[in-house]
Amino acid sequence: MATGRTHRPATRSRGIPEATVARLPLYLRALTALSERSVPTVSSEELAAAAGVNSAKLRKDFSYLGSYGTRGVGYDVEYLVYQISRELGLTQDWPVVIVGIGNLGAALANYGGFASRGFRVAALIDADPAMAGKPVAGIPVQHTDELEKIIQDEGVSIGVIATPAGAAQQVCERLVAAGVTSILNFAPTVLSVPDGVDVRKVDLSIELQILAFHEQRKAGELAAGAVVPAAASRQETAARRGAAAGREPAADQGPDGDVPAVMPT
Amino acid sequence: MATGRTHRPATRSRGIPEATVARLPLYLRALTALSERSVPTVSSEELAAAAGVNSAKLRKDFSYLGSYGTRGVGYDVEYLVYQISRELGLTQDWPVVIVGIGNLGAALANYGGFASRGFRVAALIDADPAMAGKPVAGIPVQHTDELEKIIQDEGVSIGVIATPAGAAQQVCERLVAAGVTSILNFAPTVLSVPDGVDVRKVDLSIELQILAFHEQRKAGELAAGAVVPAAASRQETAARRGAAAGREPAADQGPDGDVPAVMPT
DNA sequence: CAATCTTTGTGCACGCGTTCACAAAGGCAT
DNA sequence: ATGCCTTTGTGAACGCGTGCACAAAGATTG
Repeated sequence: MATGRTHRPATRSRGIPEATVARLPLYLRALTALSERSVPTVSSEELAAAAGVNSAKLRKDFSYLGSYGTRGVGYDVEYLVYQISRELGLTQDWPVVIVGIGNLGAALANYGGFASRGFRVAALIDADPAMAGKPVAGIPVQHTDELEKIIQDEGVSIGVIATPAGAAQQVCERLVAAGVTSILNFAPTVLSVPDGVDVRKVDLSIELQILAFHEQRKAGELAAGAVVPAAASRQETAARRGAAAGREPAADQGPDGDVPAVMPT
Repeated sequence: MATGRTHRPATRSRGIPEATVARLPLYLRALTALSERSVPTVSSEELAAAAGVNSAKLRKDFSYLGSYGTRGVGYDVEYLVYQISRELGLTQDWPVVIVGIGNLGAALANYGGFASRGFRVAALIDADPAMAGKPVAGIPVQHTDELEKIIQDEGVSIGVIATPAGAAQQVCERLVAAGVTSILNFAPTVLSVPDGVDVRKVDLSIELQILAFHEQRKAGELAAGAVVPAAASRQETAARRGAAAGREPAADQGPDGDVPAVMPT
């Protein structure tokens, strides 16, 4: 996954481990797909395969919610969909505001995965006066001045920050002051928030950097002639690029002779 | 972070724990900011605060890379930027293709955080013939038919999937067959890939669902009259919505009387 | 040069998460 | 009704990640 992780450990609630909570949406998605195909029941083995996890893990996860399965048969799909939705709080309506309607903000506003899971885009907010009134995804963009009023009128408790990094902390503070207690942050910054406010972070470039690390490792192993499990068809190309990227600091310079990556965040 | 996690455990390489690798980009960002302000050295305490982590954790993370600090002084910012960039493989050029140029794909193409960290958008690919030739972020979109050729010509090993869920697996298979060994998946599906291929997942709606879970828990605790650390100013609104969302299954129905969230993925 | 002060690097313990393996439980066939 | 077969639910062991606390190391000051 991408994605960042919580800032605070987020103490486990009612004994449901954080790791399990993070997997519930995965199960829910797989179950929903089964539900649409009118599959009545599913075994832990099948569902685990569909969700991409270990079946023992899945059973243990479900055991935290209660005993919703039938031995010898499996789980009732519809019932499980409901129980998980309920546990995640998706049976209620969650008004959400998106702040920062650039490319990413617009993409989020258009993203279908929100509305279908109980999330309602209550407002789109941007600091650019030129954006005000312009409809995005059928919703008129409102100016930042209205932020506090919107939050309070709509009873918004979840905010999405898709602004540039420089504006994120300030927006965050205004959201929190107005009553938001959960924030999904797409800006590449560490947000500091008071206790009681949850922040989750999604960072697009971090994920790529992690991939690059593993990719480099693969290339290094190939160049070193180490055994590699599969991906044999790829060897030439990977080796071509990574051959010079040896482990030891033979030279003090990078393989391309370039300078360290420096960016304006 | 949000975010999804790796599909495979991704065996630790050269003894650097996966958790540490995931934090290196955070440190790198904080260090880059310091570098721009021409700060020569930084202590583990300061840097940890800037990156939003524990200072002991940070020191332990750095210890996996080697002894790059000076006791009594701290770490040399420039040197550390270089070492981390190098470790992450950011000192080399990574051509990347983005498949699926919808709202999200366009946002990714425009995202500045890529180019600045050694990632180069080698091509934008979309299945819609009407998109072909249309420039997005200054790069002309190419048709899916060209996929294999592009991958091979450019030596691309990292692919980004931003297609609808239904197309993701097929695109994935074509990418892998053409030589891609690392995939960043934004489509809400579990991708199945052969050994040797890394997949990281970013799922926007999963993060929101996790926030909703905690939000519901907070609301439940407030309604139950439990002590709550801070966020006192918010109590009324949160309680208003969450009051009926008690822990015990008083009614078999959700607080809003609505049906379980069912969506088309 | 010696004493002091700051900060790193890490040994150690603890807790969480994962996985194995199996007993209990229920359906189903005979 | 009885026995078999399937699948759940979970006890227990293991490994990873985290955080504490401190010794070692180097700078700095007198």
